Amino acid sequence: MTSRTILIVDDESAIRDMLRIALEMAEYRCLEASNAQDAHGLIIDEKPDLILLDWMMPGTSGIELARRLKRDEVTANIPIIMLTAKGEEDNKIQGLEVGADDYITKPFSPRELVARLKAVLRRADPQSSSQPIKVQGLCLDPASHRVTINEREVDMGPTEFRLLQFFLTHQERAYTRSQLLDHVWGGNVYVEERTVDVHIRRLRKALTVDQHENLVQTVRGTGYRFSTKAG
Amino acid sequence: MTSRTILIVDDESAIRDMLRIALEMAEYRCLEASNAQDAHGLIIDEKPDLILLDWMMPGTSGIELARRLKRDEVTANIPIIMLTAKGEEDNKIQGLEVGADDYITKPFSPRELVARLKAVLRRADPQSSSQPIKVQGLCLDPASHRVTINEREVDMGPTEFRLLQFFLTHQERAYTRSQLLDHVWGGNVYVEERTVDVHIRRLRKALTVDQHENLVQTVRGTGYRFSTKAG
DNA sequence: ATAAATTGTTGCATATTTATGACAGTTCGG
DNA sequence: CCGAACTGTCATAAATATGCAACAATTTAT
Repeated sequence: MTSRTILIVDDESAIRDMLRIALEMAEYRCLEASNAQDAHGLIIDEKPDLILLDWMMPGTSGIELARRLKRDEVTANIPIIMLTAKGEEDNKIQGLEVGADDYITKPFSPRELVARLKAVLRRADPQSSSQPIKVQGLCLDPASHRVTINEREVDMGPTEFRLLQFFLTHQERAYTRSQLLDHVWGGNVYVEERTVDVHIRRLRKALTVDQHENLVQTVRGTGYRFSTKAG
Repeated sequence: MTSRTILIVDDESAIRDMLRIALEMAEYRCLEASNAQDAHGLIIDEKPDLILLDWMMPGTSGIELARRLKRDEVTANIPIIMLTAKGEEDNKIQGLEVGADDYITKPFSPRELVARLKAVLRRADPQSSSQPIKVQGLCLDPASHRVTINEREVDMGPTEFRLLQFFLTHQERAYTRSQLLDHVWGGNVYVEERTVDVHIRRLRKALTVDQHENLVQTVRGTGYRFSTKAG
């Protein structure tokens, strides 16, 4: 995968479709929500890398959702791009105040959208894609593509590497096999869910250095979780 | 490649095209950005050798970008040439204050541009391109264009030399074949990705003196990496 | 306690990815 | 114009990774 996940929040399905197509063309993984409630749920579950948020929506408005997200520490760092209709530009100020990272007025070209989006993503986490992630002696360095435990090199296959990378960036939360397939294997791949078990096994085996295999925990009836707290 | 990478930052695509043509004629590799945001991303990703920066741009202005770059240690040493329109010359002082290495007023001749650019590049890194790089007995001297291992001369072809030079200046980091083609062969060259394998092989063969071929490591599923740490 | 679910392990055939050797076209200096 | 040095491609071999199915072990529900 390696590709980022974008959440599209808009009440008009036509617009969502349009956005989805544009983003999928650009190799992004898409999630959709037609209202603020669903959106919030998806955000908690999937921790998207960026949110495309429609300004005007029935029920909780986009701005309200944005405000809520920015208030919560967990979601505060997810960049938001506001979608506003022409003429609503006054809202620009309000939107940026709330914490939107950019805003774009409809109608817009897919190219422009993707360009802005890339810019925001880059600005948002200049490091996350290349900064090593460490936890309890375990260190994964995306740049050199290496994993070490207490300075000792650990060997694993490409899939296990991606799996670990995903876990490290999404700790302390359980994922179903299906979700893991989506995130680590990539959207449209047909693989048995049980295959995840096998790779989890392989990852654990690779991490078997100073008990580090305990970081990958089984959540019975659900799937797996990466956690530093005892399972 | 040997050729340097120049980043062109200007909001007018016509000007970008003009600059690109001039620079490509002079054998430089070009990157383009139409705004400060994209530019910043490219700078982080590609570490260009020099930046041609338009003074006036919508959004974050050129001067603002320059200021930001000079503030960050990682990008502070990348030379910047400011492009200013005639009449804006007052900005010259301001630009140089911010840390621009030169400035040039539109309109200008391609010849003049290239001349200035060469001058700045020469001034900018008098050593980095000619200082020998040593690592574990392996030594590459750009000046004499020689490679030695423990004082013994090592023989290799031009491409292998550039490849090694690139690796030595970008150690401990995995590169895809595509990235290597971009950096070592140069931007718009159509060559099979597999060709990289062959040159890696040739480079390794050349380095087969006291295990030094282990410095060039395979990163399965990704590409290659130069590292002094065991693979 | 027993059956049903769910997860852990392992071996293996298959699919992918790399390494290598050979070859033909080019370039460059005599 | 010739020969040596380089390059890029291929075909083939070798190395690894992957997915799956079968069976064991564990947990949960009845």
